[in-house]
Amino acid sequence: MSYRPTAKTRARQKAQHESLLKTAVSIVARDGFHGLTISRLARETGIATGTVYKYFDSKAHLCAEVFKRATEREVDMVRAASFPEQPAPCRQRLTDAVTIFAERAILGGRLAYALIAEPVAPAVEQERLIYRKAYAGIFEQLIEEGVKTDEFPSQSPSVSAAALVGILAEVLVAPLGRGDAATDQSLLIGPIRKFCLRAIAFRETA
Amino acid sequence: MSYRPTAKTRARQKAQHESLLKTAVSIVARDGFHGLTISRLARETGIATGTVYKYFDSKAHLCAEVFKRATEREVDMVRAASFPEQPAPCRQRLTDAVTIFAERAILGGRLAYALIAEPVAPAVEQERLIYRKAYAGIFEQLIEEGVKTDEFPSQSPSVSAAALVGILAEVLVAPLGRGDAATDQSLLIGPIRKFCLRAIAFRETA
DNA sequence: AATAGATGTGAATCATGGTTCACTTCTTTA
DNA sequence: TAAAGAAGTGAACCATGATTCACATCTATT
Repeated sequence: MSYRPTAKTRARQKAQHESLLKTAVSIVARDGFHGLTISRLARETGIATGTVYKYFDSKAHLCAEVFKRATEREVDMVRAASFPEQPAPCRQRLTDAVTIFAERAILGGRLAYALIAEPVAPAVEQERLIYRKAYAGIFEQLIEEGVKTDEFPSQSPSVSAAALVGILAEVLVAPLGRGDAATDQSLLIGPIRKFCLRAIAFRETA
Repeated sequence: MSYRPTAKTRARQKAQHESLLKTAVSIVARDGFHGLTISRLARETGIATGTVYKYFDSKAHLCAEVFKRATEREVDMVRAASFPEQPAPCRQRLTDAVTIFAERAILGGRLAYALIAEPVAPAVEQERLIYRKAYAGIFEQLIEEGVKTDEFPSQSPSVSAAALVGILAEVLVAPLGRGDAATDQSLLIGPIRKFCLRAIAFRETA
């Protein structure tokens, strides 16, 4: 035996992996998953096509990692807003969570569209579902708590949570994929927030 | 000159076109747009691959017609529920529209999923947007009326309408694409209806 | 029946893009 | 520095599925 991967070697490996992932995310942010091809990724990273496969088993795996990388932070932010250190009423937390999601989606622009609404291959769609469920899970927990403490009216937390995800995706992100992105997205935040609040926190006026 | 297409000929032409479309819809209902390939369509219709192109310029055109065919009736039903012959309060009409959509989506099953949520090629997605907008347009008009007559609280009709579409798509149809279709969908109708009603028709309790 | 215009055929062609592989070029160890 | 194990290369290979095309067959006219 005469060769052992050493710390330095493994560091380079990791760095390359990282570099590829970074480039991949940047491609997706520019042209969506549609624009992410192995050869382009290789080209932009400055390596050969085949080399990519030394770092990722398949395109599906690559896409999964890209998705994870780009979405995890978002989910964390929404979770943090939903369950803050400082205790706060559910209503406030719901508002904050929706706002955070919206602001970050608008900031994300093309990338947000790619992650949430762009038509993608079934394999990538599978990844997307994981994160939709993550969002839904957070909302569900929050709504459940609100119902329990009687801050929110009786409702099905799972349905309401899924509905929230649908609202945010359709109202905020889907338009990015169309021509009508002319509208200033930030103008949508207020109305969406109100809509969600009505839907989840309002009781019928007597 | 010695040949003119005659009535009989044109009828056959139309019939064949129709037959292809019908088969295509049935394929989509079984296996989604993913399952719709030209060769399979030809096979199931009992003609040669190339012949399909005598009736449809391209797969994109075919998909567009399939989409149109399958969706138009749905949109009409929702429109009819939203703007019935008999005058009715907006609130009732909203409830009816949501219910109709939900019931039909559940009935449609796999087809509804294909039309609303299945990942598809960008060309098909384009078609989908048209019909999403059709739904949104109907809802928007209804909500606008409700706000004007003060049946609904002040809100942005366009945002609320898009939100409705998002809710219905995510809560009702998206699950069809996952394994969790085990749940009886019809149990969702009640909660969704309530959710939508709260979101659009409720006022804050004093 | 002869002819022109359609329609039907299905194997061959294209296009796209992921994946492989024989080979070269490092890295590390003895 | 020789040998072994990685990593890098990029052209070739494959898979999928839409599209074409040269040819055969059918339909309506004269």
